[in-house]
Amino acid sequence: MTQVAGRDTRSEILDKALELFTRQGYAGTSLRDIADAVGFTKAALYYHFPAKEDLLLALLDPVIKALDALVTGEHTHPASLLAAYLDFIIERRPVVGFVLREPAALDHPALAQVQWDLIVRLRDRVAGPGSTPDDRVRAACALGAVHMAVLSIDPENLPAARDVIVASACAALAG
Amino acid sequence: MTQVAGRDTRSEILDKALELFTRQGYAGTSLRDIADAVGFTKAALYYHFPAKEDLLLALLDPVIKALDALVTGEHTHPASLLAAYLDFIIERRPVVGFVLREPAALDHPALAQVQWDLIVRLRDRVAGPGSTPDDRVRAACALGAVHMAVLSIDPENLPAARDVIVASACAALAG
DNA sequence: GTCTATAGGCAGATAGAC
DNA sequence: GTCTATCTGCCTATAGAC
Repeated sequence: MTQVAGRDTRSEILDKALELFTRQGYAGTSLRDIADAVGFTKAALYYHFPAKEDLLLALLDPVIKALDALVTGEHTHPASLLAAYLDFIIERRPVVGFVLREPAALDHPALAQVQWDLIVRLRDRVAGPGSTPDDRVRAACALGAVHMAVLSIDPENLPAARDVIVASACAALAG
Repeated sequence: MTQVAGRDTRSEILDKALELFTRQGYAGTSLRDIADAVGFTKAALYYHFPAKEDLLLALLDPVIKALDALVTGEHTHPASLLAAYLDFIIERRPVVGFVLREPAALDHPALAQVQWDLIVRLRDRVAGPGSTPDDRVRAACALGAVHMAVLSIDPENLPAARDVIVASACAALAG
């Protein structure tokens, strides 16, 4: 287990950082806050992450990669894509809850465009090929329905609500 | 116009502050940023707003009051309430875009609970009296559909999309 | 109503001991 | 890998001139 200590510490830092970032925002969270939460000093953080921004990137990178995979993947039916997106979000609820709000992530030069492009590609795939502008509006509504449901429902009730959410999002898509 | 100068300056400060807060977040925006944007110094801001937090409150207070009025108001049909909520958001798009993200607003002791209560009351009124848990999930979806649509659609196209959004949100509500 | 000047604190980041 | 100590700079906020 000595060899795993490095990874454990790193993961623990990321966990606490995510928790604080979500609650207070990226800019509103100091490295001291994170260090205190983990139980050691600011300086020690710098061994694991050379800069504050690296925490943000380490948190978002896997989400972006996974979303890219989802959007690029082979879901032929809008309904199955919506369901897959819902599962994707449920699985990563904490990070997603953070990303959807964080101005720093939306403002970040390297992240903002990537995320926006992904969300637009997802919307357009949900809308389907040959979609009209109105179709894309409804697709955006469907995605919004999924977001709001996941973020506002008590996590433990999510599994039970899953099918209701998918059905509601599909209904929004159909208009 | 001399008498109006005070109000104009105040409004201008709030406008710029909102713009910067939305882009960079509350914590990520310094009073210097705002002062520079308005065209005078930090210290001058303090004449109009005794503390940074007062900018936040001045921005959110009218929105909260208006939302409270909307939720308390007499919209008997879920559809008319959803439409009214959409119009409410369209009318205040910039502030709402800010509120929906800002951790500082959600974390603020005096604001967080109030806002959350309002959103829950709104959801429950949309769900209607005697609603089941599933009804409330669908109501949350409907609200999310409205949010996402308004925030992702180019503002100038919103009037044209309005009816599509309402229809889509109502469909989400019906399931 | 806006300014200059500055207090006082905390931020992110680094150096180097252990 | 984690520590202490410290640098530098920006932050909010205040005092007081104009």
